Amino acid sequence: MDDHYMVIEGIRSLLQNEKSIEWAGHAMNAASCLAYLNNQQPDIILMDISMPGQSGIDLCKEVKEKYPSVFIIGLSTFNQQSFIQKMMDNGASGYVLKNATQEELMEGIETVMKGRTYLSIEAAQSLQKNSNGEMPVLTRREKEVLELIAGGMTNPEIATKLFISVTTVDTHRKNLLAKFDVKNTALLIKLAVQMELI
Amino acid sequence: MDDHYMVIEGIRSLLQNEKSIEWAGHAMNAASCLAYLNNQQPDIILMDISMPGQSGIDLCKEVKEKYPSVFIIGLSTFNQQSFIQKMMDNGASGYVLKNATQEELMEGIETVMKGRTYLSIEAAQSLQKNSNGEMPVLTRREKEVLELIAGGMTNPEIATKLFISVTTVDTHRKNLLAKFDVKNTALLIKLAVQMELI
DNA sequence: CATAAAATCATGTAAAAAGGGGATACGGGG
DNA sequence: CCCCGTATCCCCTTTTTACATGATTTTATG
Repeated sequence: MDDHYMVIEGIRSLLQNEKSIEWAGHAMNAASCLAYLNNQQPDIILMDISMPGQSGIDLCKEVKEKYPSVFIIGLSTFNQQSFIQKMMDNGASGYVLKNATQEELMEGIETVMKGRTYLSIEAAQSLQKNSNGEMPVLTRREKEVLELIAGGMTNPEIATKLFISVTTVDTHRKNLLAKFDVKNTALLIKLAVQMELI
Repeated sequence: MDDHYMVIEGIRSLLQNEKSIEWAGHAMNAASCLAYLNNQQPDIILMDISMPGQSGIDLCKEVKEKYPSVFIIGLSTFNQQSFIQKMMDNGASGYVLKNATQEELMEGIETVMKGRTYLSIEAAQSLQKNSNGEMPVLTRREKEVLELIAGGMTNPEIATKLFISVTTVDTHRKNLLAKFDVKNTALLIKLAVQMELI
């Protein structure tokens, strides 16, 4: 499933020559995907990670809870380390880039069908080597503060909102700068948005 | 042309049933696209706006300069008003979203072949209505300053870099905040990254 | 060439963020 | 039980941003 018709059509086209694969259908949003699964369950779902409304990450969790036997392979445009991790945490069995070749896609499907995990990260790494890709591990509170900063709030405003002292907010903020290894808010927010943490 | 194989395959699949259309080939980067055009020119190129390395916007300009008779239709995932505008400025004849249906795509191609302009913005607007979508028009200097801010530089550093006074940088910065209608750097950078201006 | 837009520079104040120290409390895991 | 990570709090200083107000020069465009 994917929210872009061209991508769905592309995958269908890539798989139509494979006799071992039967195309069950497609969905362009979470609701229709769940409605479909209510009637029948395929062996594998190729699921775009980023979609409008409910993300593939949430949907992955929901599908695996209701239908544990369905394997899910995440699809994404970039090598989004954070999202891949979340996707796997939520029960996905694999991950394929959208610029994968037919061979890679088939390899991923076959690997996952055997019950193993497939990650097309090697290909991704060569593409994505520009940004260091190191994603800091944030605590619950740090994420909250980060989101409020990105929302344009100042430290005093954040302190009021979270019912904590301004100095505490300041400390969290300092820790965020340290974890991201940046020296000001501009870089912090840029990285956070690019890593899709916000 | 597109940097994602699945998208290329999707478009090819959508068009293969159309007898009026002959699939000339595909390219996954600017260099191979130009190399191809060196030998033969198709009537129309479907060109992804955002690609690694040379963007579709730059490539569009280059192609139209060398081969003015080739029509170009921009392809993009989101309704990126700014990019669409630049693409049209650089000589593109149309614009289609990647989640277009076969009918929309064909309509776009046929319209452009007749020498007219096709913009699938109506569909885009309904999708993109969540974010206000108002993208400010920035001057050359403002863009420079914005990018340096996003690069983590302070006003004195930017001033040195651009050989201008700190107060001038400050003025540009104020104008940026005003144009984006935000009150601090965090929001400014968030919006700029999300609008893919950075 | 005239007008508007853009780019430049300035002065001053107030607020916010960054950088450097410390310190206390609490909870879970070894 | 003690350690470690997390969260909380405080002080101080310097730098950077934000806001207000005004002005001159350059550049683009009709």
